Amino acid sequence: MRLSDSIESFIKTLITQEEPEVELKRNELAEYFGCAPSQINYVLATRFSPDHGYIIESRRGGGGYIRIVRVVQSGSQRLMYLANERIGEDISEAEAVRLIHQLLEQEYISRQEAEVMRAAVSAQALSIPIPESIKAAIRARTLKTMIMTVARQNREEE
Amino acid sequence: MRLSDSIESFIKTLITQEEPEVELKRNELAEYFGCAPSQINYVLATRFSPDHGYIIESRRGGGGYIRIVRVVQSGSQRLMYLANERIGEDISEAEAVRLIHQLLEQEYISRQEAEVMRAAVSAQALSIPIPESIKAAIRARTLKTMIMTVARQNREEE
DNA sequence: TACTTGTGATAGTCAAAGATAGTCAGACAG
DNA sequence: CTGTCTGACTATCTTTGACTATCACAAGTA
Repeated sequence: MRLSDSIESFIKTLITQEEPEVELKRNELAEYFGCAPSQINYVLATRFSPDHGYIIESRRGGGGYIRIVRVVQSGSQRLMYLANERIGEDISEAEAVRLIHQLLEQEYISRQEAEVMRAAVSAQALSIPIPESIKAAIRARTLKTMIMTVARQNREEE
Repeated sequence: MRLSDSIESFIKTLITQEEPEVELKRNELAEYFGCAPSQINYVLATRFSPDHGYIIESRRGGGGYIRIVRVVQSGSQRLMYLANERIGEDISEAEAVRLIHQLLEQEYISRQEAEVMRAAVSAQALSIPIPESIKAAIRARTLKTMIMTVARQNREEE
């Protein structure tokens, strides 16, 4: 398993329902995993960003720390916001997958919906010989349209 | 025997009834068969496509992998059949919508899934200036891939 | 006391290196 | 011709290390 994944898991075991935040020492954690301290920053940047539903606070100097807080949000409003903010005129498959994963983790969409969306933006779905730039544009519109559809459904239920 | 065939067989021996998916290292496999890594992609593209009943997931970078998932099985068989029979190299939006509607009525897919699929093949999702022939091809592949994914889900639940 | 400065302890940034996988055009074999 | 196969080039993800920024506290100074 990847180092980054191990660190991610480790941190997530520390964040529970009752205690949605942890405070860490960057150097200690790096020491524990036998890696460069900056590796911790990489993990935070790629797996605990605001888009992932986390907020990071930190302090340097003596007694410094890194605090990771899980934030909860809800509502189809947020869904539309994400769709418009995170998806521009085009989007790569990787980015799309990340976004879908986040929507799932934050329970804005169901696993089923996530799987279908993922399929729709997959390389397999677009495995025809056209420029990547066009594929990216199609992906963006398809994803937006799908997310908007789900948002609308949710709104009607709320 | 052709190299591609050997690789195909090899992978298929790794996929069993109990374990319908494998995770491979592209480079290792290429090394094992003494061929170019890109050969693996060729085999995947020509023998493990959605049409063949497989879904491919992969990841680059350190700790990267290629996962091959077999989808065909009992109850989802019918779904697969429909996907391959009713969807050719291309499909119109109207035809796609009809098919989705049928899948919903016959309870192969849920209302949620139907909505997302409809969104994915909608004119809005494909509202970029490319020939209708290409859109129809994209629609076909997207729809097939989505249906395959649902079939896989169903299988896992069975 | 109040302010300034120095020092050690942290955390942050960024670019480069390493590790994989993907794409595509063209050579090749049957 | 059609389907295989390869290699060069590209894209993506991870890991590290050198350099930078910030902070707490102690010591020095007026």
